[in-house]
Amino acid sequence: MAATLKDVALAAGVSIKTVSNVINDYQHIRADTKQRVMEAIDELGYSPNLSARSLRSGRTGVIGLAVPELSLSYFAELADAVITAAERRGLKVLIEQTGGGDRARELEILRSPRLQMTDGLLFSPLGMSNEDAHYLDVNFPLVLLGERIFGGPTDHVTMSNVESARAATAHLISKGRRRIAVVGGHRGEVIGSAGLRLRGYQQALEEAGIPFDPALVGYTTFWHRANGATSMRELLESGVEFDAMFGMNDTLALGAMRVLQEAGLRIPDDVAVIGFDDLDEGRYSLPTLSTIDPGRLEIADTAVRVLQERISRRDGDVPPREFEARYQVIERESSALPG
Amino acid sequence: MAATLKDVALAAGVSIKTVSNVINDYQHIRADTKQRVMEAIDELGYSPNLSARSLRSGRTGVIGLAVPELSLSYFAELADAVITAAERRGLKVLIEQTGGGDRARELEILRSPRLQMTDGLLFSPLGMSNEDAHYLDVNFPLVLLGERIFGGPTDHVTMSNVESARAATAHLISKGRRRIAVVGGHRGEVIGSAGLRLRGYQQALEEAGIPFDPALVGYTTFWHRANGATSMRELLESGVEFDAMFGMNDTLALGAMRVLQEAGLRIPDDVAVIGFDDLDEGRYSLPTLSTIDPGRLEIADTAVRVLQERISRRDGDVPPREFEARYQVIERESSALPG
DNA sequence: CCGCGAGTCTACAACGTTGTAGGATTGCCG
DNA sequence: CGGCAATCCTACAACGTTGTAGACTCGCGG
Repeated sequence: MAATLKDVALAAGVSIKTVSNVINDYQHIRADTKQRVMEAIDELGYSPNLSARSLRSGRTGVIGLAVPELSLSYFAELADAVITAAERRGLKVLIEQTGGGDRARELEILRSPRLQMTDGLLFSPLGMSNEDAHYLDVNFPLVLLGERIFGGPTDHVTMSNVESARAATAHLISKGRRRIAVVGGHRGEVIGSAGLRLRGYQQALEEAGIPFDPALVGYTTFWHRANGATSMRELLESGVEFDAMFGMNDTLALGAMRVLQEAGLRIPDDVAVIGFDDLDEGRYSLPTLSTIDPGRLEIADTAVRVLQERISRRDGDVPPREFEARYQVIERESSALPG
Repeated sequence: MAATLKDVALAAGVSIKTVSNVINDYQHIRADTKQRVMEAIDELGYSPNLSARSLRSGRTGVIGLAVPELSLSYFAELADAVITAAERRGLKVLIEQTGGGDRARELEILRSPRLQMTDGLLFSPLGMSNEDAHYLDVNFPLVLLGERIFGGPTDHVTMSNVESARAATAHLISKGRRRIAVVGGHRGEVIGSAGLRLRGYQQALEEAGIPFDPALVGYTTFWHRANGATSMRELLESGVEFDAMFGMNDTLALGAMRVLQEAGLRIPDDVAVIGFDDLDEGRYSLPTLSTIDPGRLEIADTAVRVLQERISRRDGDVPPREFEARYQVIERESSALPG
């Protein structure tokens, strides 16, 4: 079927290896030989068999990306950024879905040989926790993403959760708000996006001399729109007063905003709102949603670069490194106040 | 580094081929031999080298999915569905982004050997048009998705654009609306989502005896939220009257809804709205968005199945087939009226 | 007791590529 | 004109797997 080196060699009247050399831009080839080979390649429509190449070289040129679900906007946008970053470096991306926080499936991905067709893995767990860190000690190049596990045995690229949540909260405070609700807490969590962002929230309060009121924290299981809506409904029913809200991600914030509006509250006048993630959606919601840009592009780019370094470096003895992306507060209508 | 068949064979005291046979569940192996081999496999942590396997077999077990961008929600959800469907069939998915409608890049993907590491391709173009159909005549298994090209040389899985757009329009008519605006038209387009859905819209009007008023059609270039907003702004400024709106996709509809609300119009009282795609977002917007479920899961499942058939069938002589997924009208608040 | 088939296992070749080693040719200097 | 290095090219082996062909054992019927 498909032409091989052999066919091209035959057609061009040279050895297989010479054709291989032409393809790999080997220096010492006579111009006319090269030309003849090129013509034969064109004529036969030859293109190298990557399976054979990768068997020989031990590299596939493909990296894996394991995320919970692409239908979660954050991960879709992350995947977009990763694919783009990988392409710049000549890599392809094979995507694996672990399900929305299914710890067992996440562990299985780490063990099983299913993605042996890849040179390494970018792994963004949602169900695993810090105690599972030792599972990350695998014998293939692995770069960890997200905020579920810190201090693990691998390179780790993450966002500045605490600091950026503190900045988000401080932003609301700078607008004169003092009673700031939070939506998206996870009970008892210390590490993980929810735990870290709550800590940032508390730090900002402390810095401003505002006492922390546990009644202002809305807890959820997942971070979908519906959870944001439910959580906000509970806060309203509890009767606690607040003049601002920090949504631990944009999706939660948008769900909560909807409930606020249904309840007749004006945003930002009655309740100022800020989210987290800088999803495209927030740019077009009513009102547009203030948010934190967590540096997604930087995260993707760093992650791919670091993974590629691990792949090419044979000495795996460089100790694990941590990378934190730069964040940015983005003010839109939902928190636009005299300040 | 990694153990090979040879290592396992040595450890178990059998031939390489026997180990291979054990792995591939060959029938005639003595129980104790099998056991010994299994133990050796476990002990050495052996897992097969997929490059070698695919070199031998000519199959990689990976399919490619080429979509414009994952940050477009529709494609993110499509990718989710495709990956899930592929996994059920034991396939992995390598995702390639063609950019938001970049015809040149789409053509390049079809020619270049970049995804030679795959057994076949699911291709969802956005920039190509029907005249480019011949480019689809490639020498690898290819299944076309979307509504840019019909009657091409490959299998094609698509949604029922005309019929479902007709149903969406008919839904608004059944709610007593007669002046129905459309957002998302593409000037001069006949084939393509915009052209087909506009045709469905016109058919519904005709069936109801409502004359088609070109002034009610809002044209856009892309189908992002911003375009929906701009288009709706233009409609409002033009002074044309309408009591309903059909957004050619949910994203457009959400953008347009926002402008309607800013203009002080109530949904659905003043303007009833329906979108298209059944994105998760529409479930939580304010008001929730009526829409068409175009059968995304069915599309993904069919596409993967058909591609797999083409891959395994050596006789490529089965003529190209067309598949149309079943759609469904989903009524939510944005069009909930006495009817 | 021979022959035969089923069961169990093995040796060898091949998939298409690239690294290694080395052979042939050319050009240049002494 | 001989010698040596640079240039150009080739043969062979190897990457790890599986298909093919066949060797060997065993039990059983003739």
